[in-house]
Amino acid sequence: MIDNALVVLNSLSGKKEAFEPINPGHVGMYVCGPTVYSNVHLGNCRTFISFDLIYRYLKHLGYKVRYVRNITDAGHLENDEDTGEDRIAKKARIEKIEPMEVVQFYTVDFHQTLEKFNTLPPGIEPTATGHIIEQIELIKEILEAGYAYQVNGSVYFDVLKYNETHHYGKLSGRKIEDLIHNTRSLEGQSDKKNPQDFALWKKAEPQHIMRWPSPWSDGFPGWHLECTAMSTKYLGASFDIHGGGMDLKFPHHECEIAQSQAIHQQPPVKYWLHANMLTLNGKKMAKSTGNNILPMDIFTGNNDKFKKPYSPQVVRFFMLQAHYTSILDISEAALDAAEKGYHKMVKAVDQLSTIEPGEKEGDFDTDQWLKKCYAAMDDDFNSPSLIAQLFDAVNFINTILHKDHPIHKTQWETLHKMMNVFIHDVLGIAPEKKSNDATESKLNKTIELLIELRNKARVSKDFETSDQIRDQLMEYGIQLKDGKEGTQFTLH
RNA sequence: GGCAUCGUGGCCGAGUGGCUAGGCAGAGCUCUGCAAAAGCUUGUACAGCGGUUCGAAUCCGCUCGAUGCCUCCA
Repeated sequence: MIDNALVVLNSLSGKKEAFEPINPGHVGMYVCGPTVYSNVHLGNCRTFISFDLIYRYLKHLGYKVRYVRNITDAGHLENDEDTGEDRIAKKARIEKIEPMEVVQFYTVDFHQTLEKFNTLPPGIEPTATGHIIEQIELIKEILEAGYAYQVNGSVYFDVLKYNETHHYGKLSGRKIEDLIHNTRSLEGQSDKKNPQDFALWKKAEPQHIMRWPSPWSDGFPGWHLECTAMSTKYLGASFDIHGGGMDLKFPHHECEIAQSQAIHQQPPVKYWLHANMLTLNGKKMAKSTGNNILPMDIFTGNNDKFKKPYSPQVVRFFMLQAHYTSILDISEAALDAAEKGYHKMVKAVDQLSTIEPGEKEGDFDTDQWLKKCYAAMDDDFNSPSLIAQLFDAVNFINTILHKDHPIHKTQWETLHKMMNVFIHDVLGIAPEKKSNDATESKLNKTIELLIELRNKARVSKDFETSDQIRDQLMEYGIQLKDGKEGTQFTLH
């Protein structure tokens, strides 16, 4: 039994609730993954980074976490009309390639991007196409339970019927009357009894490539169904955490609840967690308006939004400086601020390793600090608050370094261990690359030689030469820093 | 139009019924040949208007604004 005071904001209740997993010591967590029909976009990455933080912290607390994140490679339509085209099939048609090529290409892109962000891979990453049989079985069960109907080879979920005994809309705070009142009557929805109903199985048009046999027709499963099928298969009819972006609350997650309730007669999820949106320069990111940026283009600097590149670690740190439930706006000024803060923190941790602790107590309550760090994370994974605590420790480290203040051995050990744990294990900030290959070693020796020459020039007050060396190196991205113990340098 | 989330100092962002994070930028100082870097010092802000309260930025109501969903979206 893990003893902690973790509370999480449950979207279902709108309140912070004490986190008590269904099976003590174990956590089942499902997060809606990407539809692999285009490059993963930055907002999407924020969601996955948020749940990576949650995954990491739960593991750090000692929970055995089964983390399932799906890949949607079929069934996600352009829209809900009968004419709506499968996103992946559409891309394949435009690019004149096989749907599986689209899926493969963007799945690889997705993995590469998330790896750059140093997110841990989920324990299980199932695909929709790999679970067609499970989805067909679920449809049969929903039909048997009387919550679905078949029309022209397609099967739809009967939302109104479901709403007679359950509340459809409980997660997103909607009432069925409002939904009926607000739903536009769209062309080509003749198969559905009501516009609110959603597809469990769709009969494929003759030209539709992605199709599977079923008792109702050659067709494909509805988008909402895959998550129910895969979460049920790997986590059970009822599990602890279901995550996703805020925009999936309705209708996607609402439909998941309905499907699962219809079959299992119990709520599928104990805690619904939703990550909030990321905006770019104050506006929604959308390809159509050009207010959009690909993660890889931020890393390379090859974009028209920011003047310089930012490393994945800086972007990750930037995102973690905001709470995952808040809307976050990404901009050049915000990234610059995050980058400076990031370097300050990383540097302090590096320097901590070089400090010789003694027997004298430093002016820093390490135990109290540690408590505050945990209190921050226990409060719904409050990473910005944790980071604020880490900066308190950074200031303490800097005081030791620059003011010759003492630090006790015990203090040092706690600080050294826990700074690394929080930064690397919990926040998932990758350790700085310690490359010691031959080229780097040669470069270092060359710079050291230049430093030596410059210092000789300085001693003989030849400041023209010394400044030339310093300024020229700066232009190459090598910064010299004069200190008490000689000149140090950093590469940019 | 309906629903949801939110509106914090120059910027980014936590928090929260009384003790008022943190980062960046700015200013001053220390260090330095000059810089840079680093350190120290310095900021009572919570959209507006009402109400509840001994006390609210924090609770309630209204207004305005933003973002999201309602039609594909993390």
